[in-house]
Amino acid sequence: MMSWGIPEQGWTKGPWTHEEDKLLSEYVKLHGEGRWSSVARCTGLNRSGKSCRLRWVNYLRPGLKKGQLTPLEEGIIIELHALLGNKWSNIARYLPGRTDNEIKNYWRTHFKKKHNSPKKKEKEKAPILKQKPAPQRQEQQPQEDDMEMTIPYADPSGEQMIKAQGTKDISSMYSTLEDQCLPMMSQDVASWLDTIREEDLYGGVWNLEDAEGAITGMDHPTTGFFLWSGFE
DNA sequence: AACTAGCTCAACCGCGGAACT
DNA sequence: AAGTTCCGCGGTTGAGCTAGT
Repeated sequence: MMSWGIPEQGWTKGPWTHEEDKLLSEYVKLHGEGRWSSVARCTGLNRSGKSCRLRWVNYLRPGLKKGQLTPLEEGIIIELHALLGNKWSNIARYLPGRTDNEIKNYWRTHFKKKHNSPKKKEKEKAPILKQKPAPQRQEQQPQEDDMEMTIPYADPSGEQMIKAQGTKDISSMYSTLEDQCLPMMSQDVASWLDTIREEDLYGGVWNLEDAEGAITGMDHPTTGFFLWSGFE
């Protein structure tokens, strides 16, 4: 099989260098997103189109948030996962600045651990808010952990969402049953999160293991939503 | 201080579907 | 209509880091 663009030749793999990042960024600046298979030809980068796209989407794209997920975002992820399942890209659309990869990783590390030892559970009581000592990520935009959430979740009109996402997905946004639930759900999340104090988040309501059980036990996304949103 | 286990996240892989010829 | 190419997605892997012993 081909790997986007040029037949299987020795594509460079592994971590990207600053130089490669620069080349890719310049390419996108000039040509816009898309046409990934042309990147190698146009820039001399010895990377597959796939790899370029991934690098851009997950790392170089402007507007990416590079900090710890906020409790609100976590709540949204949980809700949306209950609704949509492992549709990470769909979930990511409701979290501007977050990538599907990031959300997927986050879910796996924080919510997908099952049958943890009691010892582990102890550790996990506080894991989410525990501020990491900013690991040596290649710095991007300034850390935005404390920035105001600009996601449109509490916006009843949904207009901000449209602005944030552009027009691409709007046409289908509310075309399914689960989508019809989302606006309602979003207000719900915002409002009940307001009422939950942090200690409650990780001690009681936000018992993530229970949450997982609840979620995985759901047969229908819509049903799941109502079950899930039932705690208040 | 050294070793080990666990965690995080960037990147790769394979597949399916859309777009194009 | 059929074949090919391109793109995007979800799943998985592995290197690097951190915390615990």
